[in-house]
Amino acid sequence: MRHLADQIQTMKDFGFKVTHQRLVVLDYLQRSKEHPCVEKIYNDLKERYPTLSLATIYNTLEMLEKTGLVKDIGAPEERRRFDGIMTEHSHFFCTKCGKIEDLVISDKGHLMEAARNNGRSVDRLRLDFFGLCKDCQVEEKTVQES
Amino acid sequence: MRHLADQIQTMKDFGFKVTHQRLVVLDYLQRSKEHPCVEKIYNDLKERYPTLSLATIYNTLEMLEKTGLVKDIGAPEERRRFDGIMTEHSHFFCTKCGKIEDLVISDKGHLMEAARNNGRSVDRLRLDFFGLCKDCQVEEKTVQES
DNA sequence: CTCGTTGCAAAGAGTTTGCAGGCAA
DNA sequence: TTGCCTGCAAACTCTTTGCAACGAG
Repeated sequence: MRHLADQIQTMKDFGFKVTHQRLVVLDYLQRSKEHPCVEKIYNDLKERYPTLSLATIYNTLEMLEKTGLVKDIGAPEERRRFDGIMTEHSHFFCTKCGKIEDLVISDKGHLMEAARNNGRSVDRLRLDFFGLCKDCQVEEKTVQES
Repeated sequence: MRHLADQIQTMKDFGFKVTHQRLVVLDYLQRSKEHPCVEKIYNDLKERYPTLSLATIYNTLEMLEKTGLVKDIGAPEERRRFDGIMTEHSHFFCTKCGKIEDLVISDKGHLMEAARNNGRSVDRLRLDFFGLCKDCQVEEKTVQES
């Protein structure tokens, strides 16, 4: 666990101002163990800080994500997408051009197994990769060299 | 690849009617390799089937998902959720009670490695598990026994 | 003092719903 | 023929934006 001073410094390093609201949201998320949604964060904090606005929660979350102090889990980077190919495969998302490529990863058994303890049953696994696809990777290198 | 007759039978087995629109959307998704979003499906099909409505695309996708003929990828089951704990971990989503549990999975290196070919660079991986948590698992068993 | 940030309300994007007419079984 | 399904438009939910006032640096 990092200290408050570090977190404040991180915000400053990114050029963000350190406001009361931002510290409140950050503190809330670091104490919470239930991976709250925006509405929950808003409602819970609203009790103690009645003037806090929903837009500020959104702004703050975006800022906290950019500084790496908070993570957005399970949410898509974009809108819903559909796949009509039902053979088992994972997906690779190019973070630059947005392309989605299919990827066959074998040997997922041990992952399932690792999750299957504490009385849990696991029947599905989502394995997504993010990075640069071949084309964007090449482009990136070209830009660096020039 | 399954045959059309099988797919039609699947729809019937689930008690759904086999309509022209449903077959058109299914065929489109099975031919597409780009994991299209709803809007893309709609726009592409609209050219050939001008009376097709957006609501029908949504209805059809929901129905196709239920029958397992099509998959919704990368999209969350629900709204965005946030995590203020930044130590490396994966998530387990209970499909019954909605709870999200943290899960530490070691040895993800070989997964990254497996994706890193064809000139791709991979800098992030999302590994989510879905199933029943301990509590819901116990409850399930109790119901079966009674 | 300055400019990034807040709070509020209104707008936007994506998705869902209500309903009358249409069509698969 | 029957009831599920379609198309259309309106409603809804979640998120973003515009703007005047505020406050951190």
